[in-house]
Amino acid sequence: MATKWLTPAEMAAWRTYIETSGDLLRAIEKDLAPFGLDRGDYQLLAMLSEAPDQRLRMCDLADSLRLTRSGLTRRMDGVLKKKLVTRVQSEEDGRAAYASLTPKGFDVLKQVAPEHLDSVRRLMIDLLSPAEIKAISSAFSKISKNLSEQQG
Amino acid sequence: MATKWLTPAEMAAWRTYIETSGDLLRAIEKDLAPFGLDRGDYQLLAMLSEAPDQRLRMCDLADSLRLTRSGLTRRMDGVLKKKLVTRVQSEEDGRAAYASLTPKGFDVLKQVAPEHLDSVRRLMIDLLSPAEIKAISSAFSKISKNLSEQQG
DNA sequence: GCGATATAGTTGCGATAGCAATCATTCTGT
DNA sequence: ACAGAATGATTGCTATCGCAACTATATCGC
Repeated sequence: MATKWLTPAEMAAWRTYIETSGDLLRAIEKDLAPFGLDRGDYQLLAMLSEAPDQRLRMCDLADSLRLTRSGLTRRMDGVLKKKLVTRVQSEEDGRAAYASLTPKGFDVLKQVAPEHLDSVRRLMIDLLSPAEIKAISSAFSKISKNLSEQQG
Repeated sequence: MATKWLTPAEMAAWRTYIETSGDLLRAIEKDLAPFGLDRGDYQLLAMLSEAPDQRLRMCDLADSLRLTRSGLTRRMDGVLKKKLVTRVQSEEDGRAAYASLTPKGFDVLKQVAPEHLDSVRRLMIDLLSPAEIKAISSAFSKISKNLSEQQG
């Protein structure tokens, strides 16, 4: 099978996307650093804050954060030490544990979230036209859908 | 200052983008694994293959790959061990060293590149309309331009 | 009921990569 | 020409995270 190369327009899209994404994430992470959080911590707190009772089973949380179980165990170490989250043994299932947002964790998130959103605005969203935002939305939805169909 | 929240459309774009990007990179990396390369190795080889004489000074290569100097030193260990790249001391500058693509490195890249491009096509490019591709191109160009203006 | 299997979570180990410190070489100002 | 600053690269240390192995609990088949 002959290789089907990318057209210049496709190549340009791919390269800018892939190179810029890393830079963008690093910049956003840098804005979080003064609060003593990294992106992983922030996402963990954000995920818990949106969950019923602000708590989630470890395994569900791991899946949402795209971490392995062991990755989450380690990440929990950090936010546990900072008292932003507590670990609660499940009553119904002796194997399971919950990660539960503490009041302090909620306060920190309330303080950090506006700054984080501002980063996202300043570094990405406010630079784009509504059409570009819509295109990114639909493009990545398609990509996501395709990925989940592929590998379950 | 009141927090300016994201509109639902903006939030959707941000979330799909950020979540899907990680998944996409992991999927692409997975396709590279059978060749014994990870994305960092591939990008290193690709960068060298496009350089004059297929070699680059370590510091320039580090910048292109968005690695720190130390990060590149460590990454070089891997590709050096696989004999895909050699290390050449600079004659003009006693401090500097070049990373130079070996014939074997070039062969490996020639073999892997079509597969990699196919991954990119299959997992991203071929799923998108020309308009979406153009929008991604222009959007991330703007983001990139903004980032380089911000922090030099 | 009980053995086999599945699921939840943790731990040891290895790989990646950043920061700060270090060393060598080159450049700059006077 | 030479002291001091800048630049190129490496190393020690640390943090994150995945994989495989392990423990403990729960569920399923019979």
